[in-house]
Amino acid sequence: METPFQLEVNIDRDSTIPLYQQIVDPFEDAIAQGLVSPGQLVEDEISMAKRLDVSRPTLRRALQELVNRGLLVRRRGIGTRVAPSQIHRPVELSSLNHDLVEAGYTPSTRVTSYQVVPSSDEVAKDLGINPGEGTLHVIRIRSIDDRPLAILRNYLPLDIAPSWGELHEKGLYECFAPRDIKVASANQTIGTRPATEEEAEMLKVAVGSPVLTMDRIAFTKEGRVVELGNHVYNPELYSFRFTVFTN
Amino acid sequence: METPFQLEVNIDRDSTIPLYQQIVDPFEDAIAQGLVSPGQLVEDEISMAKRLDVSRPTLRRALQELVNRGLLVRRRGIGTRVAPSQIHRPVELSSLNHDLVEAGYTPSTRVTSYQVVPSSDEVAKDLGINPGEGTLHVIRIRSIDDRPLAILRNYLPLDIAPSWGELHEKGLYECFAPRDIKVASANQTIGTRPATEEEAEMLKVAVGSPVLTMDRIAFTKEGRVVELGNHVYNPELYSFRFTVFTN
DNA sequence: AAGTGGTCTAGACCACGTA
DNA sequence: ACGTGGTCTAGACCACTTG
Repeated sequence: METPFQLEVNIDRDSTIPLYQQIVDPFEDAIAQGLVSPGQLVEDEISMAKRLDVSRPTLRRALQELVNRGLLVRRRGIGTRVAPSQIHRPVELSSLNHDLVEAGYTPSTRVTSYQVVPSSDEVAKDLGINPGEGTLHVIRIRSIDDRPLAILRNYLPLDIAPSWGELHEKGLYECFAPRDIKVASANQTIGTRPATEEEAEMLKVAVGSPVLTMDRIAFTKEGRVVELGNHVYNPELYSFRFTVFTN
Repeated sequence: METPFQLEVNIDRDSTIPLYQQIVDPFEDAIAQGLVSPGQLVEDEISMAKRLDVSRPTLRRALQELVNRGLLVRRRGIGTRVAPSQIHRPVELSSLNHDLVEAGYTPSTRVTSYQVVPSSDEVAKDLGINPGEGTLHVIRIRSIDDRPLAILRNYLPLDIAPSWGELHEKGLYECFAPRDIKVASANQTIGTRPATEEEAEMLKVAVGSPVLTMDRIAFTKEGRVVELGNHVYNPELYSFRFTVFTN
């Protein structure tokens, strides 16, 4: 006999937060904090719905969300279990800043270039503006303990462009928040090539040594392009880790 | 006045395929085949549910699935639109073989090493077997037009291990299919380093030139580990492209 | 005011795995 | 036979956007 895990939550029916979200978030926290072990059995959905006093479809919606994130595994006729720990990894859009903070480091950023430039045909096409129209081009160096980690080059639409000061203090996506801009998805391409002289100097690596490159085009939920990125990373200090799911 | 796109589909209520799936798949195809343009308005969910003779929750489930895949964009009070084309990109677990076939190439694979070896502590831990227990170690070289593209090194559990012949003909994941093994998710780490002598020779690149590395641990839906991979790619011929979504 | 998508309910029936 | 999760329904009410 295995005792199933029972999530302790108080549902607030007057909150503007959807009920299923009020279940998803605490459950995710409980897993992250180790209140429930990987592989552990979870209370069945019928009992849980009754206990939390929500309808079964609503509870199922919450559980399905957790399955989508790879946190739960459900089998018909068997039950629901917390996914094996190995699977737990953020599927989030990785913001370098965010990643480092999560890992317990305190990264610093230096803005080495900040200027409005006329857009090239290619940049204009990607940003959805007219060729020659102005765009903010920013180059930043992100370091950790004074060790340069990455060169971040970005083209940004002028109407949502952060100030020079903001970029020094915060990550790019945090600068977007006050403007009600939320990045929802991004296309990324990861490759490698030898470091150029300029890159080698900025990253303090040998000229021609391998660097990781990541090109990104980021979108809001509505499909608006809000960022073009051409980034270069020191592979000794950074690699890309993520979880992929099949359909 | 904008005429909304109406998906043409016949729902088979006797099929074992769920109704929502019978809507998702053709809709995905319609978008892939360009029957509906990016940005185009889609029939509202009430009408569509009535027209297809399914309940609104069932139709919503189908549409939500397409939103999750980044194919549709929905806004309350506004309507549903096909996502901008730039966003369309497979979120799938990228199988190199699959990627190349999609791109119109016909890759070839050569198995250069195929042997059962005792598992090291690390491999045993990842595979969930006892240290020293046997595991199949396979090394393959994938080429395209006789140009070596990647070195694929894998550790596989013995009970689902493909035969030497199978590996020559098919991709690894296709070998799993007849065994009822479906890879559902994988943790991947992408980095770069200079090519070793051996790698340089196999990939026909210069010793010390940058190569892309990808380490992968793949899981079934139930969380079982079915593959450990340590792959090396020629960056001139391959890069990693994918779409990420925020939560 | 009308139309859109977002949330939630109560209950039905089915498919799967175990005993 | 029983308990699990998977699918589906009909309808209610709400929040947001546009005319």
